[in-house]
Amino acid sequence: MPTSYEEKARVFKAFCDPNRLRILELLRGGEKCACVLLEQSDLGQSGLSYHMKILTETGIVIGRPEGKWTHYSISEEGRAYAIALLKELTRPVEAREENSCC
Amino acid sequence: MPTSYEEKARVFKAFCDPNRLRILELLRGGEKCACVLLEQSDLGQSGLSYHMKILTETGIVIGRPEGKWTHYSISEEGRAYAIALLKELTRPVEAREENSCC
DNA sequence: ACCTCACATCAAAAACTTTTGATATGTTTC
DNA sequence: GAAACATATCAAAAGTTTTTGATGTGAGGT
Repeated sequence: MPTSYEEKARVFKAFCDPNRLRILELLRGGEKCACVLLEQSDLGQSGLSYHMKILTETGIVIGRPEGKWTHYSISEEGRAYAIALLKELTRPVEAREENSCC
Repeated sequence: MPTSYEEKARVFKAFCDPNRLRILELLRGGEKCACVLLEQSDLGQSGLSYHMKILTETGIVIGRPEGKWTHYSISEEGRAYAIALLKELTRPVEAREENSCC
């Protein structure tokens, strides 16, 4: 688990942009080449590249370069990690004393 | 499940800011009054109010007004919903054909 | 009724993210 | 090696979110 709130927040940045959710939906069907994502999203080439960078840096998506092309897919590990982190961040903990100031 | 990518993205906005993660951590220990959150976060009064609005609008946190005060807590329903949505957005689907253009 | 307190709202500024078009890098094909 | 292509990077502009301080609103106490 990352230690700082900034690091944890970064993981969820992957999911808070509609273009990235569209890309993830395309990738749910299996590995896709950037050219397919470009065709099937509303993004231009450099815009796609920008979003793919965010998705891969957060570990949700894996990029597999192969010659001229890059193939992208959802990382099962990254997925499991984000789900575990979300659970962790919202899981109730045993309160030692109910903090009722008011 | 919300229908548009914008609506889905909004849910994860709750988790992509360090101040909001700090607030969620405080709320994991149980319901807290805004005054406690104010004390234990780096926010000013209006900043806290801004973030609490985002957290309650996404359904992750519930605000319970009681006279002058508002008590906040993590919504077990909102939590379950966000987790389910994250799973859904990243779950592999049966690919009818592997889209291998390149 | 008036004062005080908790919280919400507002508007402007600051900070950050995304888009866009241009240019760079690296790979394949001739 | 030159051309053609895929992707990355860059810098500026556009858009969005967050912070800040001031003011509004509604509850409770006197």
